[in-house]
Amino acid sequence: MAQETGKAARFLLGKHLVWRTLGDWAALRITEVEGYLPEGDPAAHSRAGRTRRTAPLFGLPGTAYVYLVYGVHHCLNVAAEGEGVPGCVLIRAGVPIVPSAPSARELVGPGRVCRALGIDTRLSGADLVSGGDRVWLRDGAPPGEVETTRRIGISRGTQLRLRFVERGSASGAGRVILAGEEIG
DNA sequence: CCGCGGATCTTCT
DNA sequence: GAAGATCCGCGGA
Repeated sequence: MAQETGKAARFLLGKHLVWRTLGDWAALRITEVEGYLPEGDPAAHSRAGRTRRTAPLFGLPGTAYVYLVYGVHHCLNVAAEGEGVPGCVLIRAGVPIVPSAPSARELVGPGRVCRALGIDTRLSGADLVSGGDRVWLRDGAPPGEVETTRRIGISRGTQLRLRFVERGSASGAGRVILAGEEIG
């Protein structure tokens, strides 16, 4: 349900995304996400039903869904609802929380996040909750004030206010103005 | 099998 | 501010 995807998106704000690097690990705190609804969302990849690519969206909550956009960038999503219900949350930005993490700018933007984490479609279908893979989710301090706006970079379903940004983060107000979005 | 368009980012002016 | 990069999943034939 829409409400569940929205809740999941908010829930992920402040959580930590941890990944293995060469003999080490790094982590970011999630500061910007977008929800994509299982039904009635013309921007959702699941709108065409279950295909080989989108199958992870129909998996258990916490399942990774990675796809390639514009032939160049990868985007990381997290399945958000029950099995068979393809709601998901796009990870759009984070801030570094350990010295080994990439710089702040490299973690703003869904394509940059994936590049920084070394993520590609091979991670699609992985379980980010129980860990065991290269990338996983951990608990983190709850976000402060959360700003809700329309989603970025889509041509359909633009009226839905499913983008959530932790106010004050690098991906916050400045981007909203650049994107010409409404606030509040 | 072919054609299209995209949940982006970088570079150039 | 504008456009190019560069690929693949999907839908239609």
